[in-house]
Amino acid sequence: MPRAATHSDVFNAVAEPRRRHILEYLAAEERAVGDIADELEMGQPSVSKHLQVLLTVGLVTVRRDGRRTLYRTDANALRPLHEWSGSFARYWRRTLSRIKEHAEHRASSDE
Amino acid sequence: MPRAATHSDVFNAVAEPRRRHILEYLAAEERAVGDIADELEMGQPSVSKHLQVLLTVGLVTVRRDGRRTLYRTDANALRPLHEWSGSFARYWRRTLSRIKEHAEHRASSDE
DNA sequence: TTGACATATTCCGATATAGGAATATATAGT
DNA sequence: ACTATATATTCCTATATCGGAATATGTCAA
Repeated sequence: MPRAATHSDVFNAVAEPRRRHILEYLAAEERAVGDIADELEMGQPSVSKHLQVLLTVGLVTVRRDGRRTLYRTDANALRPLHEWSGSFARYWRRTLSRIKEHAEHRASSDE
Repeated sequence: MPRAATHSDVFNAVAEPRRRHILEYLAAEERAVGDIADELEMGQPSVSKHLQVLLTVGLVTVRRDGRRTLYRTDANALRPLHEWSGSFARYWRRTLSRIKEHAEHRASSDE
């Protein structure tokens, strides 16, 4: 049995880094396919295919404007993801988070 | 080019439903492999393999106790996921369940 | 209609996958 | 040393994938 399809649910859809980038880019305002390809430096067919995946799971919406097709992130579809991960919040430890905070500020290594 | 490996990062690791179930089961307390297999009704080899994936990305920790091997969720590893999805919060619309929003704000506390 | 532009789809190939069975490894008790 | 228990690993196979090239579809404008 292979992996679940990328378009089977939100979890699988956002597993791909490029698709997350697309979602970030389309979060604030709608954009045409070509703009996404240019900005994120991806091939147009690749962008189109990623958009179909995101569309299938409801992470983006489409609108046609002449010959351009405008996509936009539907952030609400990310809420299940946020809620699922948030259900573990009660098990988060301050100690580790503090280490992480420091690590973010500095790119140093120690051991 | 195939999909990114399941053990390449947290996003890919949690894309599999079974692995999410395991994480939920191991969140509160450590459990032996056999217990996980029994409780979640999965084959033992399957569980072991899923645990290796989770271990690789830091989502679980291991401890040996005699002939048993105890695993436990390291919830901190889920924070990047939570933070990424949370970065879209400003685009959420108040159309759906407002109830869960409140529930989540209450969830985070430390001892 | 023809041509230019914008996007979607098809075809291709290499690769990681999930589960089950069989097997290997490790630990404990006698 | 032998046996039972617990877990990890190997072998197997069908399948979805991602990207790029080529192509199809769709839309506007003259």
